[in-house]
Amino acid sequence: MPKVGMEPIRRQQLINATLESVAEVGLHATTINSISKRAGLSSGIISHYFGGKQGLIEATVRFLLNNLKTSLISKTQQPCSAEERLMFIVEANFSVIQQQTSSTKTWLSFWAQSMHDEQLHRLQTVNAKRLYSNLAFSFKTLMPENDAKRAAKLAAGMIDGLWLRAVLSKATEQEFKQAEQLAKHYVSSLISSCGA
Amino acid sequence: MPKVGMEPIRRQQLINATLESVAEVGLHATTINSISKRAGLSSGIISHYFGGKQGLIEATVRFLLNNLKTSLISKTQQPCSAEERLMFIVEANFSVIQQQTSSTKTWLSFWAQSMHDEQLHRLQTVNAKRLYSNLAFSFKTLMPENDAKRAAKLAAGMIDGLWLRAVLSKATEQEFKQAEQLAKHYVSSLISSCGA
DNA sequence: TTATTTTAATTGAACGGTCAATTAATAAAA
DNA sequence: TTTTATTAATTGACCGTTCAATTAAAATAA
Repeated sequence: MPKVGMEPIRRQQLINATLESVAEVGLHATTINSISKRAGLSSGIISHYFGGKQGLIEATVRFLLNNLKTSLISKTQQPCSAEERLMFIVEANFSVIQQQTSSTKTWLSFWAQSMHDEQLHRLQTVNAKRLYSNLAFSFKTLMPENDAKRAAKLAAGMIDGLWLRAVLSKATEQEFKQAEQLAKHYVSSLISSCGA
Repeated sequence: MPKVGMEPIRRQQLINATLESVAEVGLHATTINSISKRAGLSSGIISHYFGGKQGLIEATVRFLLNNLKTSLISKTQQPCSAEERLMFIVEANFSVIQQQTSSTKTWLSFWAQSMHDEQLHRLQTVNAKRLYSNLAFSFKTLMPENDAKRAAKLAAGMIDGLWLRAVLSKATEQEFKQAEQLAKHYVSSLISSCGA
């Protein structure tokens, strides 16, 4: 079985298995065994590639954050108006779910854990600030700076809040779509209320 | 030490100790030992009064939910306008923090756990729906029903979102106050945008 | 090519520690 | 004495980590 160049493959397998396990049984009940069994690998391999359970958890969060980041970057690659950009931001933050229900529960678990884990909290802070500054950047092209900062705070709160309530209520895909629409419409209203 | 009628006292002691433990070390690291030690009692007493750790966790969540509920009821006891009532709802949902920082982290932990615990999810659902219907009830006196429902969804999202972002960023009391102000102002704008 | 050595990849049993729960004993109050 | 409240000790299951042993691909030598 030992083939050369297995590392990136195994790392991804284990990260995927972690997402599955956390989604199915929760971060609390996720063990080295529940992960390695899902990946079809032995338990020892986790320490070998990630230094331990904690390292794998953190790598999994980084994977989720990176997905969100690149999802937004790819959408805003081509030139677009500030309003379009704002809509892309909303879409990116909601799309985390549609593609994979497993990510959703995982995200929530990690948020909670970040209150007691410095590493995770650092990652969470970067993510929260990115949403805010992405929004603020686009709003600034449409209104005075102070208004833009305020709009970004409100929009970020609305996006996270509607997302959270949808997740916690175990909403259907249709209800998620509705939440996304509400968020988009709210961002639009923020533009028109302060726009030239 | 054995005195008669200890039950309600012990139960509250253990619930308080659970809140402290979850706030300090997280739900993950909260054990019957970390709880009982904080309460100055033995670990066996938890099974005696709550049937086990899980029973104590659920009782603690019910305690938090009940606090939020009665906090709102007491504020809206005296007659007040719909607008005042809406502000009270916002205040009640933010006041969870100010009085006790410990409750904040706890709440977040329980939300995450509720995705994998049916009992907790039931409690969470009741709470989420109460916020929505309280808001909808007041909005309905100020605007047509469909507008009111929509406003309630948006306001609930904004309240939870701003609260969540403040908690996750470990905001100072001052920043919490600012988040509360933003939420209140948003509710006001919802009123004036659809009001007569 | 074939035989041999080296190396990367992986396993899974063993270990020390901790968990929730239970039990039997104890102490005060009724 | 009986009942209630509580503890301290114990149990068995399970946790994450470690590590000696194993496997098979890759590299080298013949």
